[in-house]
Amino acid sequence: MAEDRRPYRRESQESRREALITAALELMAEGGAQAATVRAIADRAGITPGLIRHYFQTKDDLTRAAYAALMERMAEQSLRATLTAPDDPAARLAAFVAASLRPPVMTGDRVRLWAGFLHLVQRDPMMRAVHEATYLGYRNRLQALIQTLPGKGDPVQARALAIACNAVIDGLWLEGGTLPEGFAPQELEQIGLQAIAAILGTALPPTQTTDEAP
Amino acid sequence: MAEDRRPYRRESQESRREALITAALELMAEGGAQAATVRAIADRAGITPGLIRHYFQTKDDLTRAAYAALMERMAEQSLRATLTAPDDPAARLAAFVAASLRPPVMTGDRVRLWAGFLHLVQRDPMMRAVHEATYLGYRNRLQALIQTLPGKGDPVQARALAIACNAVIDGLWLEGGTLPEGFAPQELEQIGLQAIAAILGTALPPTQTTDEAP
DNA sequence: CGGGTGATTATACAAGCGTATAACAAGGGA
DNA sequence: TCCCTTGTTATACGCTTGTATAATCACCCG
Repeated sequence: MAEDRRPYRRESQESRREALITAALELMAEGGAQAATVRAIADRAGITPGLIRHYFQTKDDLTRAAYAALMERMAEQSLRATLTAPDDPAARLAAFVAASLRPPVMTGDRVRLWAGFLHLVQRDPMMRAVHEATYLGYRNRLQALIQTLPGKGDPVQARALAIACNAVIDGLWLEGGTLPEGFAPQELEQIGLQAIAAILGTALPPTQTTDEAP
Repeated sequence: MAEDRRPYRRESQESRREALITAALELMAEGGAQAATVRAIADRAGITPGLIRHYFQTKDDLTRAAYAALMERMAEQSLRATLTAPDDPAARLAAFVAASLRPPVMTGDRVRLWAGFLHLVQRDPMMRAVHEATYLGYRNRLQALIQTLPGKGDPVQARALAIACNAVIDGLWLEGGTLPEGFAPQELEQIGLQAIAAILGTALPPTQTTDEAP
């Protein structure tokens, strides 16, 4: 009748923090901020609730860390596309755009996760700074790609064009994420490339598919 | 020492429901879904918490009603712009776009409010239906305006153009709402009109300001 | 000018939340 | 091998949440 104490292993601070952040993001993606309770997060991370406060001073701290990790992942995934693309300015831009309009970036979970943080972002200065930095980083990357195109070197014009292209991407990302069954496969990707080509007045080459040869 | 009972007036079901919905939306815009508790909503609406359940069977019911009211207001405000515009296809389209990129449509509160509902929208079938209907209604309105432009009568092409233009509007709306100090006044409005003109390959006339003569 | 009715208030309850703290034990250093 | 540090569990506390129900009184009707 004696209730056994739960067995456990000691783990590194790094792996515990990562597990907690991943668990928090998963739960928030599935059920919103109110689903990511301390107990639910601990349960998914495989620990007991009390241990959370051994790695994060407060729950807000964990939330902040989770948001920073999410934004870092998103920025990294969009950026990676330009690295593997051909060494042609237009091709790299097209790859950048297309990567943002495909999974794993364009996903319902991602959109809802991002949206769920919005209120906290406004309130918390640290999260607000992360938000601004990520947005501007993405847009500046876009602007840099635009400025490499022939005849698009003017920074002032390129800024406006980058804002417009960024809006196209964000808008399609939003719609594809919230209404996935409303569009044919790769339809939004094609529409996005055409729209951006029209805005820039430049032809964009077709992008390679994501198929990875075995 | 006897504690007096709080005085009250009887009011119509209509006005009570409206007051509760408005209070819920205000609180949600200010502090997210978690700020819109039953007690806070009742307090702002000037009643005691128990009365809420006299007008809404459950809190989810109130939330559903609030979402429907929000979407109705947003659709109405964007639509109204086209009614007062000149009877020229391009001018009406421009007015429609510009109205979506100005207050009271483009506001941080609006964006956060909309984002805060996203999780509930996916889960609740009724809210999901409202979401889809509002989005498609907006986009179809855009498509109808595009099809009135010279040489844009083809529905298939107009659909793709409407999706692209809608994305521009949504994206700029998002960015203007979440990062208002990052742009000059009316900058997003101008960028949006230029981008949409480029996508459509049609010149758009300048829009009238919102100044209302006394 | 008195009911009667139902809108409204007041109070209570169980469940869940974030947080605090004491007891335990896993695993490395001597 | 044994101890000692500290990662980890277990338990508890106070507060807030949504909901339920009984008591009250504002206002319409005759």
